[in-house]
Amino acid sequence: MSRALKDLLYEQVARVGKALSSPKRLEILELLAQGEKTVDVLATETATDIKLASAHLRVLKESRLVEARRDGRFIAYRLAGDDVAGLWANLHSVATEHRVELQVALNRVVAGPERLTEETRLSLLAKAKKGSVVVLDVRPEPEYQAAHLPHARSIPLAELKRRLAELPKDKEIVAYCRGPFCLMSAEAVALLKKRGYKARKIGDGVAEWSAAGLPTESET
Amino acid sequence: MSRALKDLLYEQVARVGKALSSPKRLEILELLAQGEKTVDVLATETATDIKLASAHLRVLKESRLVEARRDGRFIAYRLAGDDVAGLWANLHSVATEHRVELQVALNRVVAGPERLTEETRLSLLAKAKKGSVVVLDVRPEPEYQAAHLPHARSIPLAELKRRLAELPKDKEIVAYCRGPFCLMSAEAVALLKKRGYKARKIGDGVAEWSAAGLPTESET
DNA sequence: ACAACAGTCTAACGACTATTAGAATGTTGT
DNA sequence: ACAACATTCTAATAGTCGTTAGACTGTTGT
Repeated sequence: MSRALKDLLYEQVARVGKALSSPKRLEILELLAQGEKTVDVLATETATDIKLASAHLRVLKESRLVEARRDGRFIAYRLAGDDVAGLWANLHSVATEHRVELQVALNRVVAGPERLTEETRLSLLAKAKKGSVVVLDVRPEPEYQAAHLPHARSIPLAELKRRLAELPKDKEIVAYCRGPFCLMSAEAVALLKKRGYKARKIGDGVAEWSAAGLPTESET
Repeated sequence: MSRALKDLLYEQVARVGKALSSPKRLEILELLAQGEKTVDVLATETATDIKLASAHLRVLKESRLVEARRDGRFIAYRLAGDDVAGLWANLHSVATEHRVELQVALNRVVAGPERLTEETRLSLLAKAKKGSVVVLDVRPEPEYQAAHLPHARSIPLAELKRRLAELPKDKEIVAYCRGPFCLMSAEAVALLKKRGYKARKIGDGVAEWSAAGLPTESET
């Protein structure tokens, strides 16, 4: 009797799990966690063609993790809620915690562990507030506008080289981007260090930051 | 250059997602969140034969979400960490939040929303501490011993009928079991109400409770 | 109205996954 | 050593999923 019903319940949750079982879809989710994006942007950013991206988006939409909105000729997708970004953060956190293969791969990209704890996040927040460090958002500006870490400044990676003068040489610069799998902040730090700045990166993006229960800001 | 690397990273996370994409595996995970269990227990509880359960467990083990340990003739599985239980809680929370189909199915099982919020959890904890409510764990006793809500008392559903005398009639009884998909607490409440007790159920199990950042207890 | 464009829908292929049955492994008790 | 037992490993089949290509839909600008 209750067996059929139980199967039904778990089946429903498994639909969400299925949506999370494809690398491309996860990449799309991470991008959407930075803010609303059109299909072609998602396709070019994930290096797939539009048809495939559209197919993946359909799966995500059917699993109710994302929602679509028509904007003129374009169709813009966004996450169905903040909890979806939290789920993504939770998923990759568990994966990095338990899958050695992932740890190895990550270490090849970014040397050293930049995973944050409750305390390091709070101390960063305090230092950012009083201005003793510069929190630097190197993502494209629209993503910064959608949501960013408290007291963060936006200098997109593409503009960093010619806007270096805006940054102080005496303060520590803490760069972040889309999350632990995003390489933009690592590139930014490499450039900054070469020019004599005190810089480091953190693995958090807005999704990880707010999944940790901390507030984010956005341009109204 | 970085595309191949990115694919590798997301691929690793997707492995975990894949493990979460099958109803049976989710059911197994929920059971393991109650404590270590042998293959045959998992098989009978999920109504599958041992071979299939073993196959699913292998997938879970390969995704590093569970670990196995030989205990005599039996092989016992357990979650690879508390964060795995948290991920399961997060997953079904997002599913119940966004999938209407799941909400409908759940309402057919248990009338009324018994999802807890930060405040209701804290107030329950306070009332349990000062003894103004009885928190009742109706799961099998080994699961209670592995971990249970603070100040909870254990009366397994199977023994409830003949141990009714242990419960007070003047205090509210709050029953819980394995989580929002578990029907044991609903059955318990039905029985208690019929006998004139003031009883209600909550959707939380130990996984949901501790995912909310609250402490659990266990018999040492 | 028509062309250009962004994206979806449909169909089809190969690759992967769930499930089942049968043989094999490791452990316990005699 | 041997039988009983719990579980895994291997092989096979049916069904599902990712990916691709071609036809189709809705919107904009002329």
